[in-house]
Amino acid sequence: MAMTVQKTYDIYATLPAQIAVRIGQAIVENEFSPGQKLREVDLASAFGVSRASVREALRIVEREGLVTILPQRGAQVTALSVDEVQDIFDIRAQLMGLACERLVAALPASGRPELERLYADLERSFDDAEAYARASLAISEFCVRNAGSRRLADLVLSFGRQTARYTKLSLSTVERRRQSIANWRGLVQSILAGNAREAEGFARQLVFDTRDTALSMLARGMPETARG
Amino acid sequence: MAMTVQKTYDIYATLPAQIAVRIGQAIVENEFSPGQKLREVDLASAFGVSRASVREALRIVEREGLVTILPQRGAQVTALSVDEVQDIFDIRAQLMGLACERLVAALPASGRPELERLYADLERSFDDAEAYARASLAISEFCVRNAGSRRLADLVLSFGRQTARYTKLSLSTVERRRQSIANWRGLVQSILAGNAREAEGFARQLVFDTRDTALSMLARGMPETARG
DNA sequence: ATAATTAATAATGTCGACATTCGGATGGAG
DNA sequence: CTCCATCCGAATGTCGACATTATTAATTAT
Repeated sequence: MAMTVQKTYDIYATLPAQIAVRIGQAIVENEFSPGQKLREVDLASAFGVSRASVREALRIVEREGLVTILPQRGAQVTALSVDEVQDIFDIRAQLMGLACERLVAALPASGRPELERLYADLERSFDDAEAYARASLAISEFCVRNAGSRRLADLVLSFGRQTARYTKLSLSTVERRRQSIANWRGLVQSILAGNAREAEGFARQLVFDTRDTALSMLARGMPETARG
Repeated sequence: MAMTVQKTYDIYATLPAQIAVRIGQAIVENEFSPGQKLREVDLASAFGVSRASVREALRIVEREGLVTILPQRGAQVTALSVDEVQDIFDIRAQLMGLACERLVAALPASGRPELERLYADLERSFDDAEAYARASLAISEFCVRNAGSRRLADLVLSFGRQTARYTKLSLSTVERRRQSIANWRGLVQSILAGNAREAEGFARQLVFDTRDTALSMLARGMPETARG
C-alpha cells in the first residue's frame, strides 16, 4: 500500500482523522487480519505522514473498537474470541431492536419510498452474496440513522462494523439469505404498518439469526474471510 | 490545580492513560463545567507533561464521551442538550435492563452477600444525598460488572458517567431517594429470587425515574451543579 | 458610533529526535 | 538438548520546535 494523503490543511478533516478512516475501512474490508500488529512506523511511511499523526489516528480507530492498543505493545487489529463475538451480536440485537422500535415513530413520510427502494435493492441482489451484504448494510444503516438518535445509530453501526466479517460470512449461503430477507420483509412491513412492537421483534431476530449462523459456522471451523 | 505525575515508566499505565483518568475524574466530579475549553497548554503545564501526552489523553477521554474534540478548535467538556441527556438516559435504561436481566443468571452465589451489603449501604446513607449518590453508583457498578459482559458494563458505566451530574442532581431530594430506594429494593429482591424479567423491569424503571426527575428539574431551571 | 477589515496573539496541527521498553537472537550452564 | 540469562535491534513513549489556523484586538472606512 503506497497511498499518499492530502497534506493541505483543509477545513473538513484533520490529518489523523483521514488516516483513521482509511485504517478503519481497511480493517472492515478485511485487508488486515485480526490480531495483526499495526506498527506506527509502517503506517506512517505507508501514508506519508509522521508517527504522531498515525498514533492519533489509531486512538480514533480504537474508539470504534476495530483496533486494540496495549501499553508499550502498540496497536493491533482487534481479535475477538467466540464469546466476544456472541456478546457483541447480543448487545447489537438489543440496540437494533430499540432503534427500529423508535424508527416507526421517527421515520418521516418522505422516508418511506427510500425504505421500500432499499428493500427492493435487497431482493434484487439476492443471488449475489457480496451485493446482498452491501444492500443489507445499506438498509440497516438507513433504519438506524433515521431512528432519531445519533448516539444510538453510532453505537449500532460501530458494533456492526466490529463484526462485519462474521455477518458477511453468515450471508454467504443462499438459505441464510432467504432467512434474512424474510426478516427484512417483516421488518419493513411492520415499520410501514406502524407496528413498533413487531418491528422491534423482527429487528432483534435479524441480528440473532446472523449471530447463530455465524457462530455455528465458526464452531464447524468454517474458513475465515481473512486473507492475511 | 498543580499536581505532578509520576514520570517513571511503570508497567501499569502509560502517561497519557494516567492523565486521561485524572481529566475524566475532574469532569465527572464537576471540577470543570460543561462546554469549558480544555487547552492543551494549560493541561500540559498543570500536569507537568508535554502537549503530546495531553493530546493523547484527550483522545482517550473523548472515547468516554466526556470530552468533545473539534478539528482546529481543540477540546471542550462535552455539553449536552436536554434532548441528548434524555437520549443517553433512554439508551442507558435499555442497557441497564439487559445487564440486570443477565445478572440474574450470571451472579455467582458468592456475590449475593455483597449485593445485600451494597443495598444495606444504600439504606444506611438514605439521609445524606452525597453518600446516597455514591452508594447508588457502587451498587450499580456491582450489578453491571457482574452481568457477564465487559463490553456491556463499560457501555452502561460510560453513559452513567456522562450524565453523572444529572443523576446527582436528581438524587438531591428526599422524595426522589425514597423512589430510588424502592426500585433498588425491588431489583435486589428480583435478582435474589431469580426473576430475570422482573429485574429487567426494575432496572429500567430505576433509570427512567432518574431521567424524569432530572429533566423536570432542568425544565424548571433548577440550579446546575456546575461551579465554573 | 458601528461595522468591516486587518494585524497581532494564542491556540492547535504536524513533525523529527531522543528515551525507554519490548521481543527475539545469542550464548552459556545444567 | 533444554532452559535461562543476556544482549541487541526494533518498536513504542515522550518531548520540544515549527507550521498553520482560530481568535482577539486594533484600525479604518462608512
